[in-house]
Amino acid sequence: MKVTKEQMQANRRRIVENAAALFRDRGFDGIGLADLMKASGLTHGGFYRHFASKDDLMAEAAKLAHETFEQENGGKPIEALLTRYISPDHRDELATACPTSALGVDAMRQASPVRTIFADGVQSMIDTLAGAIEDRPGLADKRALAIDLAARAVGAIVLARAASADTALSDEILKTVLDSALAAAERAA
Amino acid sequence: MKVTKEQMQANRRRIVENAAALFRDRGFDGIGLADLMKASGLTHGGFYRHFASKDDLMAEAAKLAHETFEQENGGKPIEALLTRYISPDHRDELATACPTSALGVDAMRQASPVRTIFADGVQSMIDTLAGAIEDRPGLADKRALAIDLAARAVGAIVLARAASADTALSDEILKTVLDSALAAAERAA
DNA sequence: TGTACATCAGTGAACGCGCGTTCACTGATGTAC
DNA sequence: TGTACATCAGTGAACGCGCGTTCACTGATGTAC
Repeated sequence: MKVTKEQMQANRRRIVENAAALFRDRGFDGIGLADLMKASGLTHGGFYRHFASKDDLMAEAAKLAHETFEQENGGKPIEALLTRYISPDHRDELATACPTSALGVDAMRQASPVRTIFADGVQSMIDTLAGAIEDRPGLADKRALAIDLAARAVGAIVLARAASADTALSDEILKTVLDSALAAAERAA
Repeated sequence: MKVTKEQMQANRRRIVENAAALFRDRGFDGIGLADLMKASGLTHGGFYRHFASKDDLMAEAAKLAHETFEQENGGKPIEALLTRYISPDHRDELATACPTSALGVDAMRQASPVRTIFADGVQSMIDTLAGAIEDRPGLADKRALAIDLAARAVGAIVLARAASADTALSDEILKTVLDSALAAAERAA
């Protein structure tokens, strides 16, 4: 049965939002279209009224994930950004996590549209960090520092997730890298 | 037809080796048992003479991947380790890459045996880095430095892979993080 | 050492299942008059 | 504004396909005598 244009756009939006969460949580291959549509309160048959293919949705969901994650974190000072990113909560909550850390390597294995969106996402992440670092004499290359802090943050989260079966080790990694990243940001700011 | 014990063990070994490469290259869900057995010169039916399940092989392949990667890199000085790890070659050659960087986040989504092996792998990686850092007065916490360098290395590779659609950005990330990681290692050593 | 036979690694067909995708159909929406 | 009708978002059955897994079978291996 047909629904209003507004309802249809709301449905579409809901599908993309759920996909953005579920792809991060379970991986691109870890969630099927039928389950995804069910999570959105619809049946799987209507999927192709909205998207050309699963790949198409993957690209759109990846874009939304990057945008929302950036929005939620933009404008904050560098200390707040690092403290939030390099945390047990961020390690454990894959559905709302930074898409680069949750799906970044998997993105390399995907088709071109998805890969392009992730490349843009990385660029934005670096820009956001660079923008959060205060100017100061003695700070030669703000972008280089932003890239270095991004690498520490992403590396800490990926290592902590890979080590998640050993809680003590996983927590130690987050604590250690957060300390050194904050110190590096302080030193520069 | 039955084969000799030696042949059988050689076949089993070949399956695990191919799995260690193919899982890293395509992800745990990206390669099926039939293709894996074909790559090993066998048919899929014989798989269960060697392994209890795909999960079982995933655990064994992950273990071998961690061991061989560690062996290939152990004993080298810290500068060599970082230079090799944070490189375009390592970014591009997933089949022989560090399993933590290629499958670390995916490991968190797997069953307990696989997760335990990855936690051990992370611990070994940190030990290897710590062992490669020379003692020096003024270096308070060698393990903390090892963890920090591990995070930079893994983060650089994951960011570079996520950004691989933008070659210039991807290369910039590797170059920038390698410089700062080498400087940090120098400062301490 | 030679022979008879049990073992079992590997084969290939078959299993049920879930996947992405297609399609005939439904019925509320939204438009033409 | 009210009516007739074309549109099309959503439904649910069905498609072929590849997945992990099972199984009857084969025939070389390796053992018992």
